Amino acid sequence: MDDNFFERVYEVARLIPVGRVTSYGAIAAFLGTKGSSRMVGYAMQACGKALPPVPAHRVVNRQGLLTAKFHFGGNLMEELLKSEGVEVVDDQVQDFKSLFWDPSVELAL
DNA sequence: CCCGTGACGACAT
DNA sequence: TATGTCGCCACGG
Repeated sequence: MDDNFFERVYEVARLIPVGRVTSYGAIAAFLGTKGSSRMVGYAMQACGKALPPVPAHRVVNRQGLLTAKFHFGGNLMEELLKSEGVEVVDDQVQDFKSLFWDPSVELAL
């Protein structure tokens, strides 16, 4: 549970503002493991046991496609994003480019 | 300790 | 532009 890697991913994910979305690669890059975008998603899979819960629904792939909706189950992820003001059509975030929240930039470390 | 898997991404064709 | 393939690293068995 003390896995710093997962914890780090959760920490960044929780920093995602409401109505915004980010990509696995962006988080991975922020963590310094740019090539490990998969690990971010992998960590997200385990985010269900993380406290406080991680808004994994705000994390999408580089295309803004809701790849994780398959894991959420049905259109739950899409509904969650819409509930936060994010326009989603065909499992794809609209104006993703504008809603994109890059930790490396927003956190401007 | 070795192998397979995976919510991705970039590059090559 | 679309499709295919490789790489990447952590975790489970």
